[in-house]
Amino acid sequence: MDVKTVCLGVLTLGDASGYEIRKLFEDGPFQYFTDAGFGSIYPALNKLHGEGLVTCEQQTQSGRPDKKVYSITPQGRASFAEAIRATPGPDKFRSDFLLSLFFEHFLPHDLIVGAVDERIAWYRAKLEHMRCCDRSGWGTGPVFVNEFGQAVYSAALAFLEENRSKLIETGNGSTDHQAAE
Amino acid sequence: MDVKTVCLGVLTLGDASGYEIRKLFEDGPFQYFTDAGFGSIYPALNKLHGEGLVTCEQQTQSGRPDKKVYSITPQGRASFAEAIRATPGPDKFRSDFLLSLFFEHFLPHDLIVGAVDERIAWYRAKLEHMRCCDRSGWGTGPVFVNEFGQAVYSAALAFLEENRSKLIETGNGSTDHQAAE
DNA sequence: TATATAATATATCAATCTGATATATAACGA
DNA sequence: TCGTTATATATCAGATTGATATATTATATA
Repeated sequence: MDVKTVCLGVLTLGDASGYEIRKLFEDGPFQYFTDAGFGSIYPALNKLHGEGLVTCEQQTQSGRPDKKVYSITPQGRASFAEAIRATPGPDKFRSDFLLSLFFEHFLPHDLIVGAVDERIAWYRAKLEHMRCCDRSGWGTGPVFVNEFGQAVYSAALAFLEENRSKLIETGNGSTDHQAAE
Repeated sequence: MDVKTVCLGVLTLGDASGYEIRKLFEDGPFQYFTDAGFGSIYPALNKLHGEGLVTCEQQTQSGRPDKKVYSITPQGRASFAEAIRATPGPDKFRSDFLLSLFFEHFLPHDLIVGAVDERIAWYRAKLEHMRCCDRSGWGTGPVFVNEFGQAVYSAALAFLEENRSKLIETGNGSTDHQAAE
């Protein structure tokens, strides 16, 4: 799903600036299954504006820099409704952490331990964030997606907690000396 | 982790052509946590060759096109060992399927049902593929990573199977008529 | 026999995206 | 006053994606 389409989706929920859209991807309910940075959001909003799928209003704020608030047009809504009907591609789990563990014999023991424990803490924090938010008033879709995310992240966390010892037993991992040669 | 580094990692396991590396990302043990296409693998191998991190030997084959077989050099091995020590970034789960379910009210009911059932079948097939391979002879890292993947994919599958009904109850999703307007 | 399809194999490229950097306003605490 | 943080937009080099082109050979189909 390209960034233009995802931005249109966010704008179906209400008007927003590029900065606000970015925050939804970073901290909000979208963070567990999609992503986009400023470098793709701002150009996407400009293109959508050029295509008449959104309108833009410059807003002066007190105590903050001005912002450009975008609103979806009826054409934008129709375009989104059509785009979202396409058969979605496969789900993807991507992890440099797992890649490095695959090559665990290249890593010094203490680095493996540190990486696993850091990742356990990271998954705990993410899960807490997913669970803490007030879901009353959420629709069927957002609740389903949030709970799907919880299920997947819980499984990852549980696996790390339960199998941590298998990876960090003495004998796994290389010493600094070996890794350097 | 950039494609150059991942290619180096694969080559630490043995010599391979670009085509073979691609197959490992598509069907092999790497498919559950990393990815790269021909469009990035071939340029990456050329750059690695230019940097002296791999050597290349053209191999004539009978019954098949010629291939370029790459081997990692000691410098390549050292470069990989160093690159893999960097603290890995966050794990990412990316899903256009979940994105479309988030906006479930834009989708006709039959399309939601079809998408969910298709995804259930897809996760079942992936899991079967992960479980069927012979893991005897695998090292600690590959086994750990494979089992992590199984845990995560199983959780996703179980969630879909258990919560399918919540999403496809009558009343969820729009009719074709509403979605088109 | 001819033809289509699929698998093997490499290469290239436009469009897109990432991640970093630049610029600016203003709040807040030290 | 100074540094840090948050808000806000913009740009861009470099990397990646996804599609397309090209070629060889095996296998199935008509």
